[in-house]
Amino acid sequence: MKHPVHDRPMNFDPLFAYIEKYVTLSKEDRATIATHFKYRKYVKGQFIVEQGDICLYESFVVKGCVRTYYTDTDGNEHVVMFAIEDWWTADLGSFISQGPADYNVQCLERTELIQIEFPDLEKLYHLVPKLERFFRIIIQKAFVSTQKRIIGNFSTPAKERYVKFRKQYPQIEQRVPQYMIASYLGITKEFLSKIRSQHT
Amino acid sequence: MKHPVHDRPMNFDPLFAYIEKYVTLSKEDRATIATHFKYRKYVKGQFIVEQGDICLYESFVVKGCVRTYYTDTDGNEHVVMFAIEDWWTADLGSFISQGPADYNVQCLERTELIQIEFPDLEKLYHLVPKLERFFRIIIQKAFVSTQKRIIGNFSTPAKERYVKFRKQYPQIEQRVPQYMIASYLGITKEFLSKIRSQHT
DNA sequence: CGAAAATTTGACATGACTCAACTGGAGTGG
DNA sequence: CCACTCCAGTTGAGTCATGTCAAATTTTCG
Repeated sequence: MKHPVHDRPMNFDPLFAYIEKYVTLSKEDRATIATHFKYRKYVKGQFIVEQGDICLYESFVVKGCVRTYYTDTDGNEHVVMFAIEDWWTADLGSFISQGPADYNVQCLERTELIQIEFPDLEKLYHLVPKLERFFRIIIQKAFVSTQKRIIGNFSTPAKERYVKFRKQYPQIEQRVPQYMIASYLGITKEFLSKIRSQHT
Repeated sequence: MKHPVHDRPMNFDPLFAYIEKYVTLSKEDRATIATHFKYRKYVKGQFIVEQGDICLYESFVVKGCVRTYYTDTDGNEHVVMFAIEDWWTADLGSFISQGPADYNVQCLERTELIQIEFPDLEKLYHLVPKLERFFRIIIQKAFVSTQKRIIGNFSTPAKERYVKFRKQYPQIEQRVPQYMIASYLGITKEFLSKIRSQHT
């Protein structure tokens, strides 16, 4: 890269701002939180978790783009979710059980994350109990939207799902390759290409 | 019915037992919880929530069987989930936002529930903060399994999904009509019938 | 500039859907 | 106890959405 990118400061403000959308934090709360999370940068293509490993971190995306995907026994990849700025990502099942991960979590761009390890999160829940509330609320929301996705997939043809995706996540659509979007929508890259050619 | 069923006592023990799988409750905690939940019986076919209404309760199933489903603009029903003994059910999106429900929640049998209203739950979180932790944990688990369902639906043909469902939820399979299982699996009742005739 | 990756295109295959007819219980009422 | 209806489930013919495979084209990026 010709023009070196100036590193943004490794501060936790984006995380605090996000949490404070749901619960209020005292100065001490913020200090405690800061000592339990770690700021970390990943290069494009780097994995945060790989299938079969234990998912060590729950990660808040400060900058960048991440995909979570599953490689089936035939070697086909299935994208479970994307995450961009202000989203959380992890293989949550692996993280909470500290067992082998079902998914790969990979950075699609140079990505900066604020991460916490499982034991540290448990300590933090003890020190700042309102974070139980915070995580309950955001996981409830995630659950609701995941449930809606199931229904949408069943009751909606692929073309409409694609149109809806573009409308709902325009930033994601522009940052990730189409074959990953196809995978997220549950269709082949060839079929998505045909859908796109049909109109617009 | 010839032999009248003796009503089971309306006690909260099943709820306490369930909660204590995740957090420990003091005698006072249990008393506080009991004053905020209500025990209620529904007849077969009765609705707990209907699409467009506000979902008033989060419900713990003591006895019975419930389905959550969505009726689309063409009038087709899509089953989102079932709930039997020891499961929770609600239109969670509607409950947490106190906005109009996307789903119908209907009892498929005579069903006994332990229910809480949204304002009472908020009060209860305040009085028994460890319930924040409890609900966080069970919603995390629900989220993880919902996410797995998305992937399973995409990467698995209908026949295998059906076999997996039978293995995973044998009690449910025997209690609900097949057309609802078909809907849950995202296929038509006719196609499920053909799958079933193909083998076994 | 050249190679690898992503996307497009076309021919053909198939899983799953639609619609309509038929079967077989489970009430219900005469 | 029979006749009737209703609902769930089955079966078959024809169709459509989407998949597979293989080749051509375009884009990306070292």
